[in-house]
Amino acid sequence: MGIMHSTGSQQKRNDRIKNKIRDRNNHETSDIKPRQGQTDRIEHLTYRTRILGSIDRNPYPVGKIMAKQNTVFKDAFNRCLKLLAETSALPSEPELGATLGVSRTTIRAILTRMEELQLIAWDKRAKVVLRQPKADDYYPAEETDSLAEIIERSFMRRILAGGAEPGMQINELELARDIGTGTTSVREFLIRFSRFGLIEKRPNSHWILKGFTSEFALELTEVREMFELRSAVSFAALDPDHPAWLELERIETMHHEILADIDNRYGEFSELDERFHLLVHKSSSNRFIVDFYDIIAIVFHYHYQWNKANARERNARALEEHLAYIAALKTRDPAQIESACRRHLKSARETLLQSIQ
Amino acid sequence: MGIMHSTGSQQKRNDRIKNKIRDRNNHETSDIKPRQGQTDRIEHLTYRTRILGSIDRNPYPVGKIMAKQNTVFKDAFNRCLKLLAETSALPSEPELGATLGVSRTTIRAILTRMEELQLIAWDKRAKVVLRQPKADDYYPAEETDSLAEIIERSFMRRILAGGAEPGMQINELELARDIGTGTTSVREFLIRFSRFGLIEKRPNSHWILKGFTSEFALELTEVREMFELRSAVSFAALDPDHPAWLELERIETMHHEILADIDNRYGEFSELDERFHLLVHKSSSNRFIVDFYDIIAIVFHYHYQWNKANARERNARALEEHLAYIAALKTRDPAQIESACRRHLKSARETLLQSIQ
DNA sequence: CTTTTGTCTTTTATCTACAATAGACAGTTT
DNA sequence: AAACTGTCTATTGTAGATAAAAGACAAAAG
Repeated sequence: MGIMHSTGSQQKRNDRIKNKIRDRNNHETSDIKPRQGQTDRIEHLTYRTRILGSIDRNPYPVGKIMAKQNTVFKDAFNRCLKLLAETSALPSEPELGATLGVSRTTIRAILTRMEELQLIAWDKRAKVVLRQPKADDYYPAEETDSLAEIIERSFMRRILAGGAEPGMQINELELARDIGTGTTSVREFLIRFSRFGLIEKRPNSHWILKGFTSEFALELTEVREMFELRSAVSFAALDPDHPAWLELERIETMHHEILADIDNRYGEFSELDERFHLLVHKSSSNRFIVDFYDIIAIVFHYHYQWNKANARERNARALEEHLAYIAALKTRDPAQIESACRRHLKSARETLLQSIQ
Repeated sequence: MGIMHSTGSQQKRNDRIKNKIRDRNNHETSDIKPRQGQTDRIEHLTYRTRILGSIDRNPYPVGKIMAKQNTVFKDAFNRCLKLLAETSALPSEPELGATLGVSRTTIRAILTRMEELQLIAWDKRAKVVLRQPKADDYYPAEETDSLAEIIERSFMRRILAGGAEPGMQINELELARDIGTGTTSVREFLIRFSRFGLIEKRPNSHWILKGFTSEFALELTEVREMFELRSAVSFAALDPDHPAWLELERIETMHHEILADIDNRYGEFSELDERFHLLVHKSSSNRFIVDFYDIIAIVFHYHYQWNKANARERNARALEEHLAYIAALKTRDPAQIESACRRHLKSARETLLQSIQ
């Protein structure tokens, strides 16, 4: 390898790679969308029709299967546009990669695309901004979500919002068709999701939906209470200059801000709630306790999203309880902490249970 | 469908399907094994060699890819041989299916194979045993393990027995090659396994081995102790004619039996240990607590398997502690239960920690 | 000599294909 | 009429292929 490196013009090679990347980014808009439609149509046909061969398969586009969505590229591109709006020249490729959290390969694809859109002039180290990004330059938000996120949302809507009865069977193939993806991704999602205790696998057969029932909520909150009480107590034992205390300050401030304008800002509670409880759980320094918080977070996340009745009152009350809880943490007195924590968890449990009936 | 059902001889059709099934079961012995060897050889070559096309790909067997192992069939066949040894005629297909826990399709494949081996004479309802099964008739034990089991064992050996350093990267492709499977199965295994907290995924990149360290053991046992103490207390509250009390009796008896012949039977402790603690955890009626026991079970299972130093003494001591714990459960007195449970969990934790250094 | 860029290779994420297995339905037997 | 068998279809489990993304290394630039 590397034998040919010193022949030919550097600039030409540079252009060659840019063309390669450009090609890659182009076909995805024109080629994939119609193909997906085709797949759907064929996939929905029954076994019989396919066996009898009554379909002309010729129009099916040959080659070019979509192996991986380039959502990482699109999302990083959008975020890079924001960076671009703030400077007159972009930094080096490794630095951009570190900032956006992607590899240089992706950064170069982004730069190539930006050059193509006449957003920048790119020649080696020089990446001069030519114009400000327009709304048009951004990729649509739905294209930047990873497949896993799409599947998760779609699935959670079905089981939390839709009338999904406990005991129902889940069919990988059907779910994949509905969402418009391959079975592999759905399957991997279900495996990952199974640790949340809402579904269960029958080997060589279907999955069973256990349902978002009140038993589920009770079991979940029982463990949550054990874990959070323990975490809260260990929070008090944290070193006074542990960063968690600072984060607690910030969270407390935000509570006051939201409460001061509760009528308009009560919707921000959900995110703050997660941030606060995660902070507490993390102080346990126990991976199983921290990981378990994922389950709580996902349940409450979707629960808040599809259960907006009395949201303002509920959230206002929870904010007040949080403030008492935070004050207790600051005293570092185990008895006070336990009492404030218990009070809040009790009302959180009741809220969750009420919404289930 | 079903249009042609009333034409032709029933017996002929019967034979046709049997031939079909027979074919299916045959090629797997002659065809697949050599193919796997081929795959391995080609897969191990470097990218460069493959690109340069210096390999003659022609000898690669065309068609016949192995989509699914027929381990369910083989395992059920072996178990069915044992049934066969005890009667002069086999029951109906649905009944066999229920007994062996497989579908009728598999049962019919088994019956076809048994007919082929002249083990039975099969005509519709009549399934007369012709001879007793020989050792030769059984499928080898390694062929009856599901792929998931093979991957799990192989992986656990690497990280518990082999010198696997924390922070090491795990490569799906390499692991798949080593084990001799496709990447899909390895990937699914890693996803399932990740809930055990020993590995962690970097999206779009590798997995990281967090290692079987003493931190891991401490975090694991911390949660275990919380869960088991709570479960033990709820055990005492179980209704007196709950089946768990009976199972507890049986477990206690087995403890005495093993202790009476400890020098020869100390190896049986591992399985009994799991059975006992699972029984206790189950009385919590909390899916998260019961599911968590999977983690404990797998860790202790492999730990016992690869750490045989002082096994006799360790197990004898644990058996005694169990007996005290069981006696405490029988008193139904929370204070006594808590004390006996704590004592045992403390020594279990110490044993685990000692083995890690 | 340190950082950056150009180029190339490896690995992951995801799709499709297909054998194994489950399961449904109609006809047959008891 | 209840259970069983024959036949067919649907679904799962796994391999293989491929685009996206990561990452390695040498040459180039500061």
